[in-house]
Amino acid sequence: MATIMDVAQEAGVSPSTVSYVLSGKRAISAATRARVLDAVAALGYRPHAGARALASARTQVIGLVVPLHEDADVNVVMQFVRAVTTTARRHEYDVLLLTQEDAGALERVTSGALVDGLVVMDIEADDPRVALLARLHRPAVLIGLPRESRGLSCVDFDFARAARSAVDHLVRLGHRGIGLVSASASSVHRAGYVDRLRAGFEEAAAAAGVAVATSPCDPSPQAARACLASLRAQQSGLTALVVHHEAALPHLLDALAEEGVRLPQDLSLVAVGSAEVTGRLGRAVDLLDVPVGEVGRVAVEMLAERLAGVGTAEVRLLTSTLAEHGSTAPPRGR
Amino acid sequence: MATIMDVAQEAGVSPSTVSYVLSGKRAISAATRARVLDAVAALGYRPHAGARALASARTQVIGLVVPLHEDADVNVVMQFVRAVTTTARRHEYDVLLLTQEDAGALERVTSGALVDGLVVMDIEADDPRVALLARLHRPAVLIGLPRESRGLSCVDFDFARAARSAVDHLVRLGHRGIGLVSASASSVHRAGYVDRLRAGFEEAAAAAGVAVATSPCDPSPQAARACLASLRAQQSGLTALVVHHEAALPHLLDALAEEGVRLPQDLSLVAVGSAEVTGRLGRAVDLLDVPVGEVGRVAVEMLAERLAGVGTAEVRLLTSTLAEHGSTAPPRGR
DNA sequence: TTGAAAGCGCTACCAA
DNA sequence: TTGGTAGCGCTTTCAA
Repeated sequence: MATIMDVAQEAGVSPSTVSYVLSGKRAISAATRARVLDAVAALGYRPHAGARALASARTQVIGLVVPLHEDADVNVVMQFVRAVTTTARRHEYDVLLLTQEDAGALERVTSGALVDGLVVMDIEADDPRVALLARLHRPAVLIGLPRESRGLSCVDFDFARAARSAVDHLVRLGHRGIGLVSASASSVHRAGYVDRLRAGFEEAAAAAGVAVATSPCDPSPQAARACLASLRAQQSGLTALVVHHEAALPHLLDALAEEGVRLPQDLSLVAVGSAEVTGRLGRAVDLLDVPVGEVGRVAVEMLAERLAGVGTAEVRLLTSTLAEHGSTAPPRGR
Repeated sequence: MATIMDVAQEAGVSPSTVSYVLSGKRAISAATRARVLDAVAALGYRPHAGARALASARTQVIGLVVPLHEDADVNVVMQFVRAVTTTARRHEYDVLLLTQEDAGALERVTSGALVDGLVVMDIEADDPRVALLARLHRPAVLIGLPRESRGLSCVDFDFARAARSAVDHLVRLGHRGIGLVSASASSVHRAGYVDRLRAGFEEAAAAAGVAVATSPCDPSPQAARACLASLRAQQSGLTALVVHHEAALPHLLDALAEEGVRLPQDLSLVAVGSAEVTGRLGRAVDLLDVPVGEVGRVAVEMLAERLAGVGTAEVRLLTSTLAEHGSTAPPRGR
């Protein structure tokens, strides 16, 4: 591999000039710049990442911590990873993949100077990693909404607000008994966003004075049937559903279809989830899109800004508006 | 961050001694080693990855090229990525995530000395990246079976052999008309493994003198129905199916159930695919498991060996045996 | 069994 | 506008 010295020699300049041409951190005459760039091209020169990292204290690599365990939603994780990697590349960063299961990864890559900063997925309300990350003194962007952000940047979808939008929409249509289906605790551990959505749901329902019922659901036909039964038992006047569980949604729709329940005539339904996932359903439903890719993109943009020394840590909650696709209507008899 | 100098000072030894204690490349007295390790622990010392890479010409990072486009099977990709990262960590390697879409990534990470070696997924029979990789002179392991491996290591599942196993099993049961369902060309580009499976299928069928029918299928209820119709049109004596398309399988099963076709009484079915994916079906089917995680694990082991300077490039094809789950039986009237 | 010191290839400061 | 060069933190050879 050619070194910066080889390029300098070939172009008849000093190595520092080559460095400055490449980094653009110094004014260079057009003639010199051209000679250097020619030499770079001729030799196929590429700076040695390690040498550069050593001299500049920057690796141009960001660490991405993803949950790779069984019960993480692979569609969502993939969509997120894709957005992160493509956005990172646009900012001249590469991505080091770290798994949540790899305890010690944060310390290792950070104090070993493997990465300039971190994007950490799936942060829970009381995630112990938040305190650790704060101690590491590296720019980090958390995906999620920890109770204490400790000076770290956070991005997430505003699940509470989405729930309020869904409830408001249904209340406006005249519904007075609304059910919420969310992921069961087992399948998402203590994922904060489930609770945040439920809190928003209950708050909005209380404010509107409507009755609610809630039930977790597993992604299986039986669980879907049981879930519907449970909601009806809790609340006999149930006329609408908010479903915050992409994987269970098809089974719920199947169960309803089997019962002969028609949407929206007999029941209204609003889903909260990624459009890329729900879009693969057989049937279109009213949707509050969780813009997973957008969250990933914003996370990297925020990290890149912090690494560039501009901007400060902040908490950003993305929103979306309800897209109607014919699964909601006024309840029967109105 | 503490440097090796700090540790040396703290332990009262020279920096080279610290280096040797950490690398184990030189005999060190127990006393010295203990003092050094104490100092390391006390200072929380962690070698600077860039400095190490510069001095040793090794980064302890491997590049993993994955297809992150829409139509890649996310379940399979995730399973693979998980196996690669965990295996890599076991060998003291970190993983740099590269996407297939990022043209130039191979050259960049390779000549920039960002990675020691590469694992490249989804290699097609005539993949242009094979020649490029050969030119880069870095250890690489290809997932797939290129026509020319050009001195590179390859790992994959033996799809041709799996097809032969499936056909042999069905022929042994007495079937004389067998259909093959595989992914449509659009959804997998020119993925070589689809062709390899089909070749094995046709070869085994020809050898046994049984009639065949083949039809691609998209993962939708309509496509599944159309696919079944097409197979029957091609071959009226169809009594068994080999399905090499995880995503279409549930729709095929639904379509058959709707028609009142019972497995295995009316039709025998063998699936070829990842157990982790087909396991989530409602119904168990005879399966030739594609051990995705195993392929990832083996790929990293092979790469680690090559990076350690032991072993040579080789082509490894993993196999699996048919697991019976009650979806095959002798055809009607036998 | 240990130490000294020469680089690895680059960046960025100090000079010119 | 350009060059010289110290030094980033480590590995490894040469000496002892």
